[in-house]
Order: sequence, then C-alpha cells, then structure tokens
Amino acid sequence: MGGFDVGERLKQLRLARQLSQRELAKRAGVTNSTISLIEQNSVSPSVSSLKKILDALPVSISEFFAGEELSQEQVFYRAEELTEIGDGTLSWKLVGARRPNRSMSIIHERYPPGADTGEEMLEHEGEEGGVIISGTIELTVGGEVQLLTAGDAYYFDSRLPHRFRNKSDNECVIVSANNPPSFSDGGTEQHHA
Amino acid sequence: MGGFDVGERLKQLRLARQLSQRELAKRAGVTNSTISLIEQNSVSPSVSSLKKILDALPVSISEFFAGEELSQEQVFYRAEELTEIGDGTLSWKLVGARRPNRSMSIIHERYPPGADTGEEMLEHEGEEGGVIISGTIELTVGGEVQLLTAGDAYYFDSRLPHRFRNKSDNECVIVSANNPPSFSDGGTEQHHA
DNA sequence: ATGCTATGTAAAAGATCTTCAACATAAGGA
DNA sequence: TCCTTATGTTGAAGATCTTTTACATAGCAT
Repeated sequence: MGGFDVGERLKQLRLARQLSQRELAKRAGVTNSTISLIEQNSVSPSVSSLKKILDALPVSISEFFAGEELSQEQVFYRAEELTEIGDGTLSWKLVGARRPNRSMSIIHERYPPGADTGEEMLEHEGEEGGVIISGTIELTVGGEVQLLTAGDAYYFDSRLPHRFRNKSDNECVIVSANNPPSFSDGGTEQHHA
Repeated sequence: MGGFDVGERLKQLRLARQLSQRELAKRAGVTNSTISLIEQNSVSPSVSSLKKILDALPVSISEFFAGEELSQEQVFYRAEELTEIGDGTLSWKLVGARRPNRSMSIIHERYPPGADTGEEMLEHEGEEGGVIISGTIELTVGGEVQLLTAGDAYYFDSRLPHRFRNKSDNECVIVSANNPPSFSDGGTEQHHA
C-alpha cells in the first residue's frame, strides 16, 4: 500500500457522519472489531469488506480512493528528456511516462511517410483523441475512414478498431492523449495507437 | 460485492495491455494464482493486493472502480468545426466538446503575446498535461516557474495552483489534455487551464 | 460510590485470501 | 512425432483478515 492512509480516511468519513464504530459496523454488516482494526491500519481489508462498510456511509470505493495522492512529481519536461518509444519508422514521445497512476498518456507523435500502425486494427481500453499539427494522416475508426490535415482533430473510444496511416510524402505530426495511459516507462512495450 | 465485476474489470485491463497473468503478477509482486483467482471472482482481494496489482498497470483504485461504457459518437473533427472558447485574447478549440461522458478534454490552445490565465492561480480537480507546439510559455505550478518552448511538455495534478502566461512577442500554441474534462459544450463554463 | 451504557481496543478462534507446487492445454520448432 | 515454452487453473499449506468474546475507560444518573 503506498502512501494512502486507508484507516485515517475511513475514520474521517465515519466521524463526519457522527457514527460510532459499532453503529457503522451494524449498518455495514461487519463487526466493530473490523472497523477498529482497519482504522488502526492493523489490517488491509478485503475489497468486499471495504465495500460493505463504504456502502453504509454511503461512499463509493472510487470516491474513497479519489485523491489518493496529490502527487508531487515532475511537472516540466524538456523536449530531449521525453521518453521516446520508436521502432525506426514511428516515433512517440511520452509526457510523464514515469508518473505512477497518472490518468492520461500524452504523446508527441511523428509519422514519417508510409508509417502505419498496421493492418491488424488496434483495440484497447479507454478513449483517445488528438490534434493534427502538420502533415496529413489517414485515420480509420470503426470502419469509417477520414483523411485529416493540420488543425483537424479526432476523439474516439479506443475499443473501436482503429488504424493510423501516413500515405503522403510528408511527415505527419500529432499530439494525442489517451485515457487510461497505454504506456508505462521501463516495462515491456505494448501495442497502442 | 454488489454489481461491480472486479474480476472482469481486472481481466479487461490486463488484456488491454497484452499482459499474461504471470507477467502482471511478476510486476505486481504477487503470484499468478492470485490474479487467476481474482479474475474468476473466486476471491475478493485485499485492498493491499489489489493496489499492488493496479499499480503495475498502472491504474488507480479510484479509476478501477469508476465505470465505463462504449460510446459511438462523432470521431472526426474538421478544424473549423471545433468548438471554440475565446475571450478575445486566448483561443481554445475543444475536441469532442459535445461528447457526453468523455473522459478527457483535448484542447488546441493559442496564447497571443501577453495572454495570461490570470494572477489568481487556477486550481481544480484532475490532471492536465500538454506539449508546446510553437512559441514560448511561462508556466507556474505549485510555486515553481519554467519557461517552456516548442517541443517541451508538462504534466501535473491540477489541484496544484497553476498559471499560463505568454510573456514573449510571439503567439504560443499548445495542445493540452485534461482529465476529467474541464469544459462541456453548452453548459456553464468552468474555470480551466 | 454504584450501576448502567457507550466508547475503542485486543487475544484467540474461525474464515478467507495468497502462495506453493503441481496439472492440463495449446502453440511453435527441431 | 517429440520437446520446449507459455498459457490459465487448482488442491493444499501458509498467511492474513474477520469474528467472537472479552477488557478498559469515560460519561451520566441515581
């Protein structure tokens, strides 16, 4: 468990509602001991127990963990220090690749003439969008094909099969964002778009 | 556990990253059995285990429990049809502004010389990042100030007080992304950066 | 002071989760 | 074919979480 104080958070939520450990336990269908031990961080509760307890407040698990960490991470990135992922033809520069738990990937992409994410359509979790900075790119999404040029943009659910292809003679530059992030630094490279 | 399918959700996230149970387990510091049992909903993992696993994806617990759905909305946006928000000095063109429930705002921003988001620092929920396309911008985040130029980038927690300011004589162009989205079309305008 | 109730804590037993160590299957190469 | 590697699954042992049951303290009325 890194950084986030589950016990303290639960205690605050409980006290804000002016409930005793026993009262909350009763509503949640667990015992007061469970609440006590969790609040002291003597145990890491099971998701099912935590869910029962939070339901009684009521607070969603998502809310409970929202604001896990007001991360004091790197903010500014010089062009040359961006993490680059390339395979010779495509070049992707990731912003904040090392940030754990960041909510987005932001990528500065360069597609040289002929670059192509491949015939096998990409499909993955999340959403992605971007703006064409220069050049032209052929984008296929869910069967629809469009030729986008500088200033144009796109946004789609990444589970729709998609493909990027530069059929022109000039480099195409795109700034894109993905949610959730498709890449992490240091690990094995994964497929993307 | 009511309603939310922990196992299925984990499996989707894992497969979207093309990881095997063993590979994910290795990165997370748990065993493949744990992943297997969780994905089959044979157990309700402890928060500490789930956290370890999600950290390896990486996905926050909060994100994990925030739902999703597949939307088939507009995908392609011509430059001239992007929703523009301007106040005479700044110009922001939103990608997919009309999409309900989208997870990000992607914005094509133009800061003319002298443009400034204001002395009162911006602070709001979420994260934001971007890439400088041209020109230079002075960015202040959490007390730190940097002058960024073309190719540089930034990424920070939006709760840290921040400010954008073009002190140069040339226009500065940025493509940025915000999560969660800061603007919605037609609705009340919110503060941003 | 005595009795009653409410609070949070904790040891030990019971229940659940995690690991260890297999197993079964499928894909690829020699 | 046989061998090797990679995949996901599972029984039993070990580790952790939850309950049972109790304890200690504090507040309040009699």
